[in-house]
Amino acid sequence: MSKAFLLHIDYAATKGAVLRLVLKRQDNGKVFRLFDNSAKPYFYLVPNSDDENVEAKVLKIKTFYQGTEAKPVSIEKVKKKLNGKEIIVLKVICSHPGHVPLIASESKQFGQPFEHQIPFILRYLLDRKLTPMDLVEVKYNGNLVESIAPVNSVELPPLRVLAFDIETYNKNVKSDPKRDPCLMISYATAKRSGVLTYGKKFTEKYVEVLANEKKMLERFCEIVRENHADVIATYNGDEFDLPFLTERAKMLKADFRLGRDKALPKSRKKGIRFASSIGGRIHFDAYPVIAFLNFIGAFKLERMRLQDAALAITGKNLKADIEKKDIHKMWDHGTQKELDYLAHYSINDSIACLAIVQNVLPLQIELAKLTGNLMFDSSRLSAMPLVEPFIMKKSLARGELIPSKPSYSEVSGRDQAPVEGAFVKIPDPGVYEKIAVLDFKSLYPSIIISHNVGSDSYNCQCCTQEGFVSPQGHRFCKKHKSIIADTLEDILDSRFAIQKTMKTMASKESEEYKQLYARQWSLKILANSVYGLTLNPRFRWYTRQGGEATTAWARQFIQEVNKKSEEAKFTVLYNDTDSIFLQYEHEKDVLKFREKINESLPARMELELEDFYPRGIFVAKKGDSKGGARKKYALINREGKIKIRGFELVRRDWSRIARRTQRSVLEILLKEGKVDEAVTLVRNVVAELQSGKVPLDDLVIVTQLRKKPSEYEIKSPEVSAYEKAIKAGLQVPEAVVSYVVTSKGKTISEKAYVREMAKDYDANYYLNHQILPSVLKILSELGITEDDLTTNSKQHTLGKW
DNA sequence: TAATTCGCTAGACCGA
DNA sequence: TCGGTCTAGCGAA
Repeated sequence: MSKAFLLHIDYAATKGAVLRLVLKRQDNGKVFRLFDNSAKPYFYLVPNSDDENVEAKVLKIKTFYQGTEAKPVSIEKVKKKLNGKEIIVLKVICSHPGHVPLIASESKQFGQPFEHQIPFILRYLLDRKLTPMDLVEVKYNGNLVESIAPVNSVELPPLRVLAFDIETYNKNVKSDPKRDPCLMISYATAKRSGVLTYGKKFTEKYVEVLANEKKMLERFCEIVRENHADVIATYNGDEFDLPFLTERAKMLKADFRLGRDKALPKSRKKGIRFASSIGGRIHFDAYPVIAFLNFIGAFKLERMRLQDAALAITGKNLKADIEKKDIHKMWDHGTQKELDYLAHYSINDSIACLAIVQNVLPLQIELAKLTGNLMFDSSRLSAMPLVEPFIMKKSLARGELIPSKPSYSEVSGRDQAPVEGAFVKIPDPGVYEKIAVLDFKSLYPSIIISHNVGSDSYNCQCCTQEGFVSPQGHRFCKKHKSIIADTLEDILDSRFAIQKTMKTMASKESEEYKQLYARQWSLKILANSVYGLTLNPRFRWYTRQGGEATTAWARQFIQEVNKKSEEAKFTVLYNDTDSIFLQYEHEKDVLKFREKINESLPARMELELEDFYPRGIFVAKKGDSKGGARKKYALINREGKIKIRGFELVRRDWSRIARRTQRSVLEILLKEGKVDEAVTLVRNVVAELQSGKVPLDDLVIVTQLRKKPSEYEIKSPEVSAYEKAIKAGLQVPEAVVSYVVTSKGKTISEKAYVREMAKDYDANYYLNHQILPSVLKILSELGITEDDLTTNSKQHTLGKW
């Protein structure tokens, strides 16, 4: 009997229903592996009511799985709930996980199968109430599990992380393991870091020079073993580093046992990407995690390269200036200094990767624990598969059958037309003082909870008279909590509890605080994804009416608050979805108003005060001097902190000089209110631009190509710049193009060249298309015209204010 | 690629 | 050369 963290589970399909568990002892941190053959794969069958002899008939089902016979082993009768009613269902037990979907499909003639598409590992975790990354109490004999039970602890497993990165020979456009060797492998752990290479001399001590590439690969495995790595961290190792090394190892016949078993790393398609796994260790690819966090707005990256991510997350700039495409030149005939620099560059990448992973690992562990996914999956999954196990746990606890995945025809039959979205009140452009911003806390989740929205509560039989009725007339049950509402309530409850604890903590730097922060973040991610899923036709708990009702209630609540604000003599400046911008006289009036509103709201809903802002700017929509732009404003709070939304300066597809100038203008106006100072600043920028002395790096425009370059109907500047670069034989990555508008050519597309090819810039373009439009948007609210900025005319004062 | 929808904007394209 | 229309990318919620 011992207590251990459950790090990972996998199973070899060839061996049938035998699971392999990777565990880490709580007392001494030793990792060991056990097998569990006690779990039997199964599914449920709700028999057709008119058929009396279903059991016998089902037992006679025979089908084939990979050429061998597959039939049910036995049948048990169990009680389950379906649509709120308790019924007797058949639990059809099979001998191999692969048989389950086949036998379930055959059984359709006798009834309706349930829970036949649940992956075996998930089935095992759900039935034994086990949580990956959590503590378990396990009893075993030899390497066979006798019993295993959850302990449910807040303790996180202390994982030993080893990050690595490789450099490959790349004379051709892209390295191909069939042709190009791996030149270097660098690695980093909390205690040591180094570089492995071969056949060349290096000055630095951290470089270990092996006899050849094969020896380098084998030495790398040794290092992984010596460090007892639980987690192997990479940046895009899923699709590059691991498949590359594995292929090289096969070709060189190297002993490349990177894992804790004898198998080579495996690569298989997971959704749209490849995922590479290493036996007995967790391969943690930071790239999809960073991409996900960037997507949900945890931070904002212009580019998603390793060094950009490291800078954003750790604040440390580990950038080594090296052109990736020059690596083969440095290797073939670089000077000693260049070779040393290559090693330095490589080790930097491993160190950066380690730093990133150490930073995001707590969040990923928490996410895995919370949702019940293995961390290997939780770090790679999109919202739906991430959330599903979490709701399944709830279903199981309630004794309900889990709805099946919708079939292809069900999916295509579901309404995909857009649901009417949020309410937006357009602001009148201008500068305002004394703005209070209020917003609904977790608006959509709280509406779902307080109105019991859900697929299983919609149009119930029990409360035809007294259900929750949405503005458009959709009715939801008042007696039985929907599974979605139930789940969301759990999520919000634990999030608020964590936030409460965090407020009592003194140090925001402590490990404990960081862990709590990660937990509440993962809860937020989950809560926010549920509303979107209810409208996803592939979701098991899809409810079109639920989605429609949720946004309709949201619109109703916010307009109600607007009405009450006007009654209380506030001016409503702007609304978007869940926020209300009020103009006030006294702060205490706003606080009192908020309290009154909260008294009138359903228990779960709450209006929060975001902040008071002494001054703020809304700008006009282009070509419409009266209507203000949505999602575009700037505010300054009492501490002088500026909050900016939607302006060009937050967009990466604008040049740095335009963004910087716009930011300065906003800052001067919001902080000091001095229009003439802002005008002077712009004039200086204009003069500098016209002198031709602005560094090209400040003029770069970054745009992503979301399609293959050949698939574009319109040749935009970025596509044009990309094509010219390719024609010139330059190696530029397809995904993100950085270009400068030069003086060469007529149209903007013709003038656009990638940064590496640009020799000068078109001052007129940057003046008329970047600087002036971005600052005039703001300054024209204050009576400034284009002429004021480009010629020396009269000074402006703040008279208007 | 990610959840989903909407709005904003730039620049190309196209016909007069 | 113009103005309208269309394609496309980005950000906010």
